[in-house]
Amino acid sequence: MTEDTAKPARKRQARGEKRMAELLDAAAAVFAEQGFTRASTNAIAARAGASPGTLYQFFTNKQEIAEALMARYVARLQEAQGAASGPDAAGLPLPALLDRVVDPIIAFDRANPGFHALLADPGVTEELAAAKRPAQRLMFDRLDGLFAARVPDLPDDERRLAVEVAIHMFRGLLPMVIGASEEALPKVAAEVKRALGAYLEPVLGSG
Amino acid sequence: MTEDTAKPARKRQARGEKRMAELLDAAAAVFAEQGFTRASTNAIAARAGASPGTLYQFFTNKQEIAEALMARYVARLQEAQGAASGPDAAGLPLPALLDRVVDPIIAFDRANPGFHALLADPGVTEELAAAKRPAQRLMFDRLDGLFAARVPDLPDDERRLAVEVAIHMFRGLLPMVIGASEEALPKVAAEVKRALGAYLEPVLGSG
DNA sequence: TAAAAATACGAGCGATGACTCGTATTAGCA
DNA sequence: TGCTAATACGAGTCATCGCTCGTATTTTTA
Repeated sequence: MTEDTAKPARKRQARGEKRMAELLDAAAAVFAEQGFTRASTNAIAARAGASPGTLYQFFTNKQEIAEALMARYVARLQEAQGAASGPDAAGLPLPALLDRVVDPIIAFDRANPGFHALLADPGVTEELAAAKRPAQRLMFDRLDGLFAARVPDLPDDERRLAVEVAIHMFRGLLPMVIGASEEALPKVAAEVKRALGAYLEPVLGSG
Repeated sequence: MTEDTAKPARKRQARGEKRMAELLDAAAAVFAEQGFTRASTNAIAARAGASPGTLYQFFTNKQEIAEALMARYVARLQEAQGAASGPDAAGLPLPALLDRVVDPIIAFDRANPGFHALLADPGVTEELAAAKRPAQRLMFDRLDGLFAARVPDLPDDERRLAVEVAIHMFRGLLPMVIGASEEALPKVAAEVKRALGAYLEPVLGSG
């Protein structure tokens, strides 16, 4: 089971892997600037210093570029989050917990503007929506696990509602976070945490 | 000064006004389904039962359709809000104030799905951004005025930050609100108000 | 009622963009 | 060193879309 769906098992050289990474970097930049729909595949190729033909040697269509980019984001995000999730996380005081969870995500979103651009894009195509799903699942599951460990007696539906609301709150505040200057960031970040904390405290408890 | 920018003062018949309204209705529907960029002007015309030529008799380009639609939304929103803003609003207990402010906007956003679709669209063109601005100003100014009346001693920058955060929180939660079924809505709406209230209480006071 | 103006149509123009294909170059492998 | 496959190119194809324009119909106006 090395291949999931009948692909002719093209052998990729180191050169090819590097090209793919360059193309994804370019795609991230162009998506961030133009959004998925307005971004042209030719522009992505050009930004990577490649020709359209080369781009389509690695990705079968525009959609797949977004999927691959999202997959890379998910992997990186998982890594960034993993570093911040010790086993003690559930027992922390709420403000400390928020620091642990929110700070890495803020850093990640500021370092990867294409991530939010892609997530926020109202691309209605079913496939683009599918590409986003793993990223959304990752964030949801992580928060849900954390909440479940912290307040095991909370009914599932209440916990899930709180998780969803917290995620949507954060996503709504992300433009402020991304747009903030380096100097303004601490104040904005603190306000984001205050908002999340104020909402979550009755659910999670302050301890 | 009945005309702002040298337009040849075309006389509009009642038939024309009606057509424009139909075209805007169609545009709202198509924008809501496809987003601004993917929506085609031919599709808008067709949805309104008109030809492309007819559409362009009333709007000089696609951009202007979005502007006109936004202007109509702003007018309607102002009306919906105006009905809910008595002079006593600033003195209300916070939960009651939230009811007064949030419920009409929720109703409006659910009744006009094109509004949020257009606002949330990451259309990078300067003109589309300009079209959104009045709507954003309307919401900001209204909240800001309310807050200023309620806590006059709060420094301007703190008040503005709270306004901006509250608006972004709400916008982030809007997809949940819009997507909720009729039965699920009260619970979601209550949670939205609880989130806003928890964040705003330290700023505005509970009374 | 006749002229003028507003409304209506829809085929089609020009531009753009996703994607292809014939061909050239480079790297792995026997 | 030859042979195969991966990488690279970019002009070109085809479909879509914003928008126009010649023309026909309906309403207002004089």
